[in-house]
Amino acid sequence: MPILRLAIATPLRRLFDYLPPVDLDDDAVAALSPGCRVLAPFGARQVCGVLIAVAEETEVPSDKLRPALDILDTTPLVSAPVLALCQWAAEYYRHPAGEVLAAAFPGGLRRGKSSAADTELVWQLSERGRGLPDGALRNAPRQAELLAALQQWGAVSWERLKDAGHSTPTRRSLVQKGLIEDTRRPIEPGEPRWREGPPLSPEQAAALDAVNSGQFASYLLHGVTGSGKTEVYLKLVERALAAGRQALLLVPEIGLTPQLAERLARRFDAEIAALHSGLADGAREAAWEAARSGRAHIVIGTRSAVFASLARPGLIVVDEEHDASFKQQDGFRYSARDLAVKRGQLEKVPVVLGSATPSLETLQNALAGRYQHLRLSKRIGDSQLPGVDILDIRKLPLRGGLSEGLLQAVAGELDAGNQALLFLNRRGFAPTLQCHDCGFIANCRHCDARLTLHRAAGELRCHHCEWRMPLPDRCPSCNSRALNARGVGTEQAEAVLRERFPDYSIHRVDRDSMQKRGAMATLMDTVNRGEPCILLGTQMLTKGHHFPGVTLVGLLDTDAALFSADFRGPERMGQLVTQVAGRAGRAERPGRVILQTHYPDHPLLRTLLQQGYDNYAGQLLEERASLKLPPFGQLLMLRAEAASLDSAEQFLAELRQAADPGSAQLIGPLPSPMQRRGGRFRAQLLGLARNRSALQRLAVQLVSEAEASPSGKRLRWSLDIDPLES
DNA sequence: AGCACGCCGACT
DNA sequence: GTCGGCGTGCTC
Repeated sequence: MPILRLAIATPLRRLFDYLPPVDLDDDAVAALSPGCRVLAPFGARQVCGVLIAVAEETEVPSDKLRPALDILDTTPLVSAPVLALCQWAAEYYRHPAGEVLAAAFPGGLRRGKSSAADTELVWQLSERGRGLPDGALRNAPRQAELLAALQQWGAVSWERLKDAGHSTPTRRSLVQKGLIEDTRRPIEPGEPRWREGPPLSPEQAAALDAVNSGQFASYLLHGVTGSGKTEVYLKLVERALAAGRQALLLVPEIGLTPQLAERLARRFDAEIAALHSGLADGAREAAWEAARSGRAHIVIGTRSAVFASLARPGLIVVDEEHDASFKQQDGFRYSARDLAVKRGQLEKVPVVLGSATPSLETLQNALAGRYQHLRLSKRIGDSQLPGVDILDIRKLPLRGGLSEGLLQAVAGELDAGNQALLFLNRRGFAPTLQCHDCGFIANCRHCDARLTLHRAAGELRCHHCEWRMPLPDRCPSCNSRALNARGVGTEQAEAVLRERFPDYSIHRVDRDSMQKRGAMATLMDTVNRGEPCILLGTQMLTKGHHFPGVTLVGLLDTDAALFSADFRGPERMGQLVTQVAGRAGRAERPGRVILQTHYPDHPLLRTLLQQGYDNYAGQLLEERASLKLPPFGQLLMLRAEAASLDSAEQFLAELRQAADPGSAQLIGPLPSPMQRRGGRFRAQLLGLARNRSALQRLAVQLVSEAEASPSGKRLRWSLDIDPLES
């Protein structure tokens, strides 16, 4: 008896076996392909699972086996390579296969909705029409013509017949005689076209030549900002399209990086499907289906798009591969960048990872020869990569986080008709509210975090949970009125800049000011008109935007990054500073970067600024190697969240006891960096292994212990393989 | 995760 | 006497 093996969206880490639906005959069962959705009874409810395999045997006792109810798809909804990718990911991340598969579908299809297949209505000869003897329609020349057209063309859309001069009454008559009929068939992809791009620089041409289409290999396209990585992507896409294939491009956040989408649209006269979280269900399904059916030539999307099936894959690009948003931080904690590489291997297509500031993982892969290292070291045109001036702000008075020296530099640029970009990675007015009389500090009720003062909203807000409260006018502890804002956020810097530069426009760019949809696009339009102005913002400003008029970049306060507790702190700092600095002097105007710091002699800062990101990253790699940290060791994190820190730690201690780490090392349980968050206490257990297989062995043990543990059922726990935060 | 079953407090 | 609280256990 054949057995249907289904992945079902449940936290249970196993597949579920079913008998075939009772009304399905053996031939139909034999013809089933993995990747089809199957409706099945599951406990007291009906669920939609994905067929993983048709097996001959099962270990499930026969009294437990139930027949499935229905097969929902005739062709697999997930392509074979994507199905293989999902299974690989379920193993690698030790995550339930059903939930992994759920990430591979848009919501509606997950719940069993019929697939919104890309079909069109076409007309063709019926059986009777095909058997009609010549000259049978002598008395109806119009009908005879239509019939002849269909004989010649096969199945065609009504559009095409209308264009050829056939009329609806003629068609109706033929339908009435049963000579023609309509049917639905998949839409044929259109023929993509593209415009000629600018000539490539020798470096760009060399990078393009190095990429072998039609076979798997990974490439690091390592190019300084402004060196023309995007143009290389476009040429690669062009090549894929010319070969009749589709291109998949992954970007960190589509809303924040519209440039790539715009440039694709301008260059290619082709179907482009965009997949990101901002889409309504319908639009998302349509884009997903366009990718799967092959109608879309180019698919651009955020991390979940790594699971979009492609009918004719030809290229995978991961832009800004170092960006942390490729790692999902909750639930199924996958790295879309790493899965993109795995997918390239399964699909047998090249994978290009692009960045000006590659992650240490990717860089090491390139240095070790696992990825081919393609460098673009020269900026296109005459633009110069700016040098960075350190501005020692020790003992200097600051207003809104700005020193007089920086303010004067801004004034100079504005007067010269240029634009300035100021970076401050802290939104709100001030990160802390403190009482000058008693020292009271406003903390969140639910987290180990200070409340941020948002003056315009008249509120204190927690940036880690939903908690907010009206701004008190007296100290809750001693009733004094001497409440002071400590520290500086973008809102405060903005106020100071407005006062100092009343004649220039000042654009604040952070999550608070860019809430409205399209706000970023409007801003970009305004700024790119080129009038002198100040852009002041958080990380949002650093993600890939081009500001050709910006000639001065100021970094107000990056000192905190120098003292991060996380071993990835220095890496992130280097990427951030380099990316922000890269916003200056993109066009013909030379740029200038000023970095304010209290630690002008900090060795990390000196290395980064004097020797550049690549050498800096090289040094960080040496450190990681000596400590056996990633990418030279493999890391996992098991986190527990409970009503008390004690129970979270006890649970983890129990797991540690039970586990036999072998050559791997277990660290903890330790309280998480922010012990209490959203009212729950968090503790973690870290595992550090020499290689992937040792890490896998450890992960398997920890998960099976956690699942078997009775305390594991009373609290929330999660496993993160290759965590970014630790 | 859902959903059912199961055993103890406030209601028509 | 029932409606319903959420503890515990199961899902092929």
